[in-house]
Amino acid sequence: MVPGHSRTPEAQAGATAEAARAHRFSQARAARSTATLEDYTELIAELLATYGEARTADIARRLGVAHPTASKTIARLKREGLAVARPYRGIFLTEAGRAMAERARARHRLVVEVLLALGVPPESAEADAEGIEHYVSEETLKAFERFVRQQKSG
Amino acid sequence: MVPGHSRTPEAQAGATAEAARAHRFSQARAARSTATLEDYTELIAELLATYGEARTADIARRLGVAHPTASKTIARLKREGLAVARPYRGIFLTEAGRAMAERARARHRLVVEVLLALGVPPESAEADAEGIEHYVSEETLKAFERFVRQQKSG
DNA sequence: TGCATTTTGTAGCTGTGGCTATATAATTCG
DNA sequence: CGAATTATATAGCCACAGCTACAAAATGCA
Ligand SMILES: [Mn+2]
Ligand SMILES: [Mn+2]
Ligand SMILES: [Mn+2]
Ligand SMILES: [Mn+2]
Repeated sequence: MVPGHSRTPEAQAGATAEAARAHRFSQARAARSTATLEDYTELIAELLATYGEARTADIARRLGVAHPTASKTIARLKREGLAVARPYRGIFLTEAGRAMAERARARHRLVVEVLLALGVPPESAEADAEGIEHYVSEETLKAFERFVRQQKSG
Repeated sequence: MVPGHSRTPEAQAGATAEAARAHRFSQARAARSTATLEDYTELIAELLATYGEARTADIARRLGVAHPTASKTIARLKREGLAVARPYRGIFLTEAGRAMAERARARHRLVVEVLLALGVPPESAEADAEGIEHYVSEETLKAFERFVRQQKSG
């Protein structure tokens, strides 16, 4: 059998490392569960800033999903206190929604910048950032900022 | 209203950019849908290499999920031709499963390396890599390889 | 060998996030 | 103003991924 229930010192250490890894998987699952919300708030904020309104149909088209899919996710945004809807006037963000959008936007931009600085082709940088951004912790974000800043000065 | 159906040249360009972004979101969704399979094959390969066997219960414990959850995902692995089970003898990978595991492992290691090279604290690097790895394209992988190689030489 | 333990499987629930088809409501324009 | 268009909502389907509770089967040791 595989370690996990014995009591030797080595097995103890193994169990600790194992729990640490399980915790990393849990964290990644938690991040995955908010990824959609981040993409929506980020996009809605952008539409509001650019056009003054964010309609469900536009959101759906830009995300490349059918409008009932967007509609259902927007229902989740409302339920979680991130957005409100004014019927036939579009979607608006709450304070919490704007905060999430702002963090998402900053993260997204920085991830693209770092990828570009690492020599990733622009198309790939844009594409990969769309997924990567949701898994970047505060510490990693800080390191990215330092790297980009230093890159520019050097 | 927001652009999307008019016919002016600017609207045309806008529609193209919009479709490109929708495509990026689609790609990220596709990557998300294989993330779980990559984690499982990677872990199973590691357990097989280390202990000679990969039992459902061990997989579940290491991922931090309940065993029925692991059981169901392993059923998906089998259905998709990535793994086979020998009852009460554990899970084994097919050729396709080993290929996926190998790519996942290489990607995972390289993402951690790059994060460390960028000055991300080890704990965060390990944690964030668990999510980031699934969204790194071939082109980005190549850029990461060049960066790490150059980093070591310089 | 037989029984306790371990391992696996299954049933049934939830939430998320996709889809199509259909219905309804609001807006806009002739 | 009324009709066509556009926008939104809803119903009902699917797959994935999580959970608990319970059942059954295999293993392995006393
Ligand atoms: Mn984004
Ligand atoms: Mn994204
Ligand atoms: Mn991994
Ligand atoms: Mn992972």
